[in-house]
Amino acid sequence: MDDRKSAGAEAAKPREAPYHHGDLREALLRAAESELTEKGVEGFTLRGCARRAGVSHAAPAHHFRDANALLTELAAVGFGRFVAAMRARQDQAGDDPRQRLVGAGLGYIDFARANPALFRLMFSSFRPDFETLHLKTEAADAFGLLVDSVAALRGVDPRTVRSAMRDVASAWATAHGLADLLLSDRMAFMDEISDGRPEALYADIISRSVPDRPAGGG
Amino acid sequence: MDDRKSAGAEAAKPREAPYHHGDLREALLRAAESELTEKGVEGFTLRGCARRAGVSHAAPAHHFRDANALLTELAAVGFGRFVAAMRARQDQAGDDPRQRLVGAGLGYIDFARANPALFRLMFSSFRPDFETLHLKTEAADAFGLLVDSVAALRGVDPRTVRSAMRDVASAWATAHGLADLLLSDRMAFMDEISDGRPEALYADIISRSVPDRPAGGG
DNA sequence: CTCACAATCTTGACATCGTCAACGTTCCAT
DNA sequence: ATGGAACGTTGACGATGTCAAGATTGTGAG
Repeated sequence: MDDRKSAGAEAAKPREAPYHHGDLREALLRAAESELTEKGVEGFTLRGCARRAGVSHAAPAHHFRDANALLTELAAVGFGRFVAAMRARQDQAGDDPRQRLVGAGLGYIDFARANPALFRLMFSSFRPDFETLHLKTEAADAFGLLVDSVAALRGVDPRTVRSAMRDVASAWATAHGLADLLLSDRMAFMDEISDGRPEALYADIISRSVPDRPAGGG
Repeated sequence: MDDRKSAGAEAAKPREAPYHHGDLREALLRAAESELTEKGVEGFTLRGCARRAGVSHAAPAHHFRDANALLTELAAVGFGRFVAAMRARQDQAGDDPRQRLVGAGLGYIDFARANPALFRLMFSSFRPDFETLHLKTEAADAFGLLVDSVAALRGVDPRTVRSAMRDVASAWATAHGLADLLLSDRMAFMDEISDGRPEALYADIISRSVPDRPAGGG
């Protein structure tokens, strides 16, 4: 991004590592993701991040209040990429609202499989603080994408029509359950029943969660 | 269970705590569950378990190889209770195969809400070793209950009929997603759309996952 | 019965972790 | 230029998991 600021760090010419890193905050976020990917949420270490970024163990404190604050920010950027993954699948899904909703679900699974540790951090850890503004809004955006997808399918706003919000809950639970079980390797038998096209199976299962006929009681 | 062996411990007469605990292994498992419940998977501490059991920090090593081994055993007994929770709902579901499958799902959710930290340990942690025999078989039993429920509904064995195994995957993913999102407090909006009967909504969502007409391609 | 061995528990040590306080270094506005 | 603010380092503290060594108790062979 900024060539001047991130000059002497891990850029082209590491001329003896200047005292000031230049872009330590971003470097720490990258380091944190590596740490997370390699050690998992439960093996994550703040000192490990500092080492990866090439700074002393106490340096991160000047950019993140504590380890959880770093993980909170990492989860926030994770939700940003999460939304992007869902949008990507929707873009290639065409105009049919059902296919677009299914696409959101496939993107959900894409992201989980591509970023297992990050997904765990975002959905199965108590360390990120969801009251922090950035994370709160990014997570809300992800939820919003799902709500919009159901809205397009049902033609009503789930925020005001109960039956539609029930569809949101149903689709979300199904996609989330698939993603979570897949990345914890609990669905090894999937390979044997998917006829070599696992995504078609995922799509079928997600599609079931929102029947053609909206359920009554809205 | 055994009054003679668990005598001097935390039982009736704590006469100066004998050098040998008498039933430390079981006491550690109970302590571990308390520790897990109060501190969560990420705050779990082996030394904390030892303190709760009233022994020194190194005592657990004589009963469990390391902290993960203790968590592995705890997860195993957790799966035992997990199966019991599903059976309990099935027992009160009557004879209709669909209601019994839904019952299994409701039991799944019951257990998750009643034992959030334990559920997390069982499904979202890499610390338990699923290659350990006890845990492996208990987890397989839980899976077996689900398979049997689908078998009863479809009238065929999912282990040999692909379409039925797809129903297993679908029902499991849905129940699991619901449970996981509920206990991470991501579905607060459920209260507003469930008309005061959340379980009926859970049942509806689970039921969607296995349509009346089996999908083709089995 | 006894007595040596095995099982059980304790104490102490080590490396590592998150956090804090104190201090050095560099940047930048005045 | 210079002094305060921002940024980074060193050192320390208590806590953790694990290991090694010692203390205590149960137990089976004689």
